[in-house]
Amino acid sequence: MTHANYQRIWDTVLLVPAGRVASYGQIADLAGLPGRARLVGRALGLAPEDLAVPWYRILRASGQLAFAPRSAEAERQARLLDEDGVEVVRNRVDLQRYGWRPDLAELLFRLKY
DNA sequence: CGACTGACTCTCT
DNA sequence: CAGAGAGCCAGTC
Repeated sequence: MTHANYQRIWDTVLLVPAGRVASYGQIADLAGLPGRARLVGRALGLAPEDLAVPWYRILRASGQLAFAPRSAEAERQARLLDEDGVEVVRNRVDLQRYGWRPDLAELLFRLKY
């Protein structure tokens, strides 16, 4: 069911720690939905406010923000990342430096599929 | 059911 | 490193 997939995506994004970022595809993989990066983007847009899903910590695989440079959304995302201590330069984040590399044991512990 | 549209990604130039 | 093309897949009309 699609809603169940959204829930898994939200749960997975909730695992991304402040100060780190992950790609749509990476989240899809971790959520058990390989190849559905686009679904992650949709799920983030529909995420209930009260879940407090850190949507802004998710970017494209290239490190680029998914929103157009200088758009209101991109500016907002950049500000939130900045508050996390993540540097955004020219609408892009250095994945080598801020990319999230989750520990397998931690994932298995927090994610109960 | 077919066509179109993305908060995507990979490959090739 | 930017851009084009193709593959991808759920939603919408």
